[in-house]
Amino acid sequence: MSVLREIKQRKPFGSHGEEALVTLLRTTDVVRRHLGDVVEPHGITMQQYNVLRILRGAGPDGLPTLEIAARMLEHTPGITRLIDRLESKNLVARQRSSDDRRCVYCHITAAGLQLLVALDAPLRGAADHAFHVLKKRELAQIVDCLDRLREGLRKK
Amino acid sequence: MSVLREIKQRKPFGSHGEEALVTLLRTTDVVRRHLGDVVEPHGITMQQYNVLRILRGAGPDGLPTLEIAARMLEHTPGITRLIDRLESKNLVARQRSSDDRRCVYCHITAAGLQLLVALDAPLRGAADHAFHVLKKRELAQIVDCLDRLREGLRKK
DNA sequence: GATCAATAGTTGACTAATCAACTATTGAGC
DNA sequence: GCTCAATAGTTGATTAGTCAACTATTGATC
Repeated sequence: MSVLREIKQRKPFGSHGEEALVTLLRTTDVVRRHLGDVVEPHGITMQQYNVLRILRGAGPDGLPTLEIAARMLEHTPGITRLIDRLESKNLVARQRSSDDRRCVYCHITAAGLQLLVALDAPLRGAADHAFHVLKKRELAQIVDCLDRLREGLRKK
Repeated sequence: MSVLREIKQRKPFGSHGEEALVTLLRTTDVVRRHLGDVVEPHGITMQQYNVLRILRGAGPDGLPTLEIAARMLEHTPGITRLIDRLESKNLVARQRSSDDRRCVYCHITAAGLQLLVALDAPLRGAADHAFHVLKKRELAQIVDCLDRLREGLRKK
């Protein structure tokens, strides 16, 4: 079903760019919610999940707060309070660096790692389920196109 | 530049589905912000802009509140207050239907139409700018793949 | 025409996002 | 070693998103 019909619009799109834009926004919203349905029953949001994934990848030393913000899939100005919430759930711990006292290093706790382990399979399952309708070649094409799209917006 | 490098991750993705997912989320975030930069200086959010577009398409009679919600590109449970904000800016007006007194019809005001006119060209320009890196055939492929992706998630 | 499930929308309570202004610390240049 | 711009992060104020509980109205059924 086309987006045009989904949103009950009569007029066709003004340009191919507009059509692609609308389709991209609508589809990503659907996919985000699909993923959220997997993660949120475990008591964390997608953004919080993203932080935990970053910290697992960073290892036991963890990362400074703003380095986490820089690696987030979706840009997040409220990183401090996002990590506050993870800390209050004991999924993340923080400590100010003695080396450079401006930096606060955040690292994932055992409970955080455990939560991630529980989510690994369902999450990958949901991702693969969402994309299983596409052939491997189509997936590669989409990834390539989206990479170029970001690249085009990066400069400027 | 690949998402992998952008988010400074070392390990490759666990599956092609995961890679596509991460790329889709990251790219759409970049595109949404790019579009937001066009719309928000005019004093409205992307969601509010979406409501105005829907109401312009609906014509002078307008639409019931929940019908607007159903047509939103991104699912929005807070439709009442979203329209409250548009009403307080005099971009939208509401009146309860005398036909079915449960329904509240919302329609766009002259000021709302004027705002949309001012945004039409910049918005389409931003959309076309974002997607100009892709050939027409690639655009069509992406739209097709994304349509199928939503279709796959719709049932179930 | 009385009952009651269904529909349309609003409200309250809470969580999260956004932006600007702020504090603390560092490092470079004099 | 003093000054000052730059960096790292936090806080306050406001706006927006989310979910459940609520009111009002309708239409179907008895």
